[in-house]
Amino acid sequence: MPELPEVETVRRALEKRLAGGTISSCRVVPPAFNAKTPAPLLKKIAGATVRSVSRRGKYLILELSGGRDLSLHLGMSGRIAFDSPNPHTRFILKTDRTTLYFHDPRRFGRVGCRLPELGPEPLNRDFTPKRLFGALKKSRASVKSLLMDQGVVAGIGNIYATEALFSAGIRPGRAGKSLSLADCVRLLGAIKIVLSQAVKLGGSTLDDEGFLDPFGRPGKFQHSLNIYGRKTGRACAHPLKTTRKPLAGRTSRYCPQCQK
DNA sequence: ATAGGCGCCTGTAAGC
DNA sequence: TGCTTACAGGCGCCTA
Repeated sequence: MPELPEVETVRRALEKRLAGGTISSCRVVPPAFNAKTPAPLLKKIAGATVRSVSRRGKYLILELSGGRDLSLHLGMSGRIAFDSPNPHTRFILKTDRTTLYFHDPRRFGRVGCRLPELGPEPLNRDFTPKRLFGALKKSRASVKSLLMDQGVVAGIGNIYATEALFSAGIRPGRAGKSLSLADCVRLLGAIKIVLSQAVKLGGSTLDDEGFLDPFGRPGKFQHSLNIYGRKTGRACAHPLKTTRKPLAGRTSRYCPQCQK
């Protein structure tokens, strides 16, 4: 569930709280994550200082002294907090100034993983309509599954792909290669607006999945969602449809009147 | 080569 | 009301 805006919100909090701190210890809490965490790595980083916290797509990266990095991925239910351990705590990292808890009920998160090949950062200037056009025209897959493909563009998941496609007036099931350059101009503009606005508002906190930042604060972008999780459009008031054939493994909401 | 599907996991919601 | 089932979802891996 956490996508680029939520992960960026977490990054900013971590930067404030961790940068400059020295790691005194870190450990995974069995049964930890579904994917194995490399134990040798965790031993090596004790004593290192956190220089800064960066983000790449949906990955958080603690940049440490000595040139080592520690990556974190929240999966879909992961949450970073400075509170206290609970039955879902999978990872604990202590510094000389604070303790970080990684809670993850579904255990889809990971720590210390290698980053896969990722596409461009959607909010960077080098992600241009032409580049998006070039990526989409190579594939017969649906435009929505391509937007959620982290190798095409990094950080977009179901919520923001759904919203961006609505804003651009493009149906999620359309083949990527069917989009014109003009479509890509609109789509890229929509992606940048939706993501940057969501970052500004601290991400989206859905009723059920309840994203909270590390200080326990919910996001505010859910009030701006036009179609995700809704039966009628917020802006257009049209009845929405859900594709029964899942795209990239999930059902897809769209407005049959506004999206062509 | 690539696109689609499955499995991982568990809390919540819907259904009987 | 209490139980069962479906669903949500990122990502790695598998297969046609």
